[in-house]
Amino acid sequence: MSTRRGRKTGESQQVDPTPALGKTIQRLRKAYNMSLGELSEQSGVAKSIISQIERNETNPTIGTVYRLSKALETTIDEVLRVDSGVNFIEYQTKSGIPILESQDGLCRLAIAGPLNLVESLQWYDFQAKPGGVLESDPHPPGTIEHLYLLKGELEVTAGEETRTLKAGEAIRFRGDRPHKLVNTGSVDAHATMVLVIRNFAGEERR
Amino acid sequence: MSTRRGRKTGESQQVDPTPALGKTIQRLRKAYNMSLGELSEQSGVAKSIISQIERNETNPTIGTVYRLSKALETTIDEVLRVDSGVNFIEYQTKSGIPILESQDGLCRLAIAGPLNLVESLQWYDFQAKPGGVLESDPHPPGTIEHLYLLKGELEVTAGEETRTLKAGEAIRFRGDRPHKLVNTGSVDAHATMVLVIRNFAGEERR
DNA sequence: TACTTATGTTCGTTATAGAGAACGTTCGGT
DNA sequence: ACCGAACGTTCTCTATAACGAACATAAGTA
Repeated sequence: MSTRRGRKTGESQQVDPTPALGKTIQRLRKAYNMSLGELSEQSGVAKSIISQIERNETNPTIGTVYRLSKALETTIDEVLRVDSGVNFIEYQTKSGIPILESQDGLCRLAIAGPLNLVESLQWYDFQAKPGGVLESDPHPPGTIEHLYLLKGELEVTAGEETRTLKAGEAIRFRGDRPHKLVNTGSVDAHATMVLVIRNFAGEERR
Repeated sequence: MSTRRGRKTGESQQVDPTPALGKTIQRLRKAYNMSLGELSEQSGVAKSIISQIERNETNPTIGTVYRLSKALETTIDEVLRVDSGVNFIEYQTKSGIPILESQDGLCRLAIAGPLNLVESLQWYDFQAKPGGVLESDPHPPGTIEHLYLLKGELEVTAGEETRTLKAGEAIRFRGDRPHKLVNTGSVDAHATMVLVIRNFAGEERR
């Protein structure tokens, strides 16, 4: 009875605390067009471990996750966030541009602008089929999101405000709160999104 | 040269990825008036480990941090957040009420209401010396914050709105975005704060 | 075809995170 | 004072996270 030593061994009732972690790491890695080896080199984490983490076969330490999130230019809590909202799976086109596609297949997000750089600008091509919804967690404080609707109809909700855009219209809203895009039209919607990220702290004035 | 095996051993140039983690855990534990033993029992994590984590003497796994954050009724990313803003240090009064005091000593926050329960209500006593600032990260979505100013003068900023309160006035604002309290007066400010946390999802209406 | 080069996985080993018990302190009570 | 009870720390030991290399699997080249 008291033989049980060490960890909670045996008792395999092991609920995975972060089933999203592996997928998230992999998604980010793919989005940056990195291989396991590259990420390993940049993060200092052995690629074997990264492989295991992505498949949720290990319970990484905070330190490891930290180094990975740094290499992926994000924060540790961003990478651990319980992925409420749309989950993207990614694949590569032959041209090398990574495409993120929502699980229901209704939304496509192509990373068009510089992401790798320590730039304060990110730039996406967004497409949504009728009924497609993109829910976005807040970006860093001070982030402004610009959206230019090329085609279709799009309902944009930022904070508690909601507006409906028609083709050709543009909108600017704060990206540092949860926001949502819904294709309320009957045809595919197509938009260009630009994120301007304020990356200096403080300076709340203005 | 190639003798180096295993971890990054030796190379003690070990930058602590999360210097805030230990303090955060301890702060929460104290805020709930828990001992190491109690938290150990509730979380399933050995109290020896909790002790080490609080003093940043170990590099916990995600699983461990997860179990702790659950026991502390918060999320794993909340507990890892890089504590931007005012840092509180805590101590116990003889009456057992935990007091959180900001590092500059200008603000005091006493947890007066039920915190231990799975209640959707938290209740604080807030005091600030002239110039004292309390910056608060967003609470869960749907949280409404009520503030009743007992004495002094207080500038309340929620989202992008700012209002100045005089003694006896009350204000209600959304707590699910960053908000800030500043004592702009020349005397100590004293207020009662009540957080009403909406703990059912959805229902964004009104 | 065979040869190279990159990918992700699996395989030993070692360092260490975690569990449980033992230890030293600081309390309140009789 | 002395004695438990509770607290946080330090101990020993085991399970395992992380490492680096070997391996496999694919994709491109001559």
